[in-house]
Amino acid sequence: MRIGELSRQTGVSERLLRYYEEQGLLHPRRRPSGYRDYADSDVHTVRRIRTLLSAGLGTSVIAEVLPCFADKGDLLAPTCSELVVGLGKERDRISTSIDELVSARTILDAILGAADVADTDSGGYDDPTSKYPTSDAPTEPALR
DNA sequence: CTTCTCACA
DNA sequence: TGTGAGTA
Repeated sequence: MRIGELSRQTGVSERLLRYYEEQGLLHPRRRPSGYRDYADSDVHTVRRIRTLLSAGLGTSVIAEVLPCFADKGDLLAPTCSELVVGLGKERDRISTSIDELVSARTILDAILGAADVADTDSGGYDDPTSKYPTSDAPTEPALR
């Protein structure tokens, strides 16, 4: 299929599909016309890419990791054990990032809490934190 | 009409 | 990552 159809079937813009190719995530074959020719399986590939992207992985990582997955139902199944440990490390990185952000926010809350300014109007600042007492805030919308 | 590459008030 | 140009 050509880029237009893949775009419609995946909901991903043609622009992005070409970008994915640039990043080595997709390898469409070329027609004598120069048009990209995608395999039907690329519809699934694009889904995987989107999933991995929402998992916070960079395109470079995804390019290396992509072939190590098998389509198990609608889920992504890691094939190589090497990949599993790698993703585990990635998960840990995210965890520390979250921790750092949480503490950063705590510090800011303290600073804002000590605010002592004349301006009454803009005095009230939003503290979404109050809605999420302890840690976790609403999660990003699940994968589509 | 669709796709391609390249470029950017 | 959108958008327009100028093609094939």
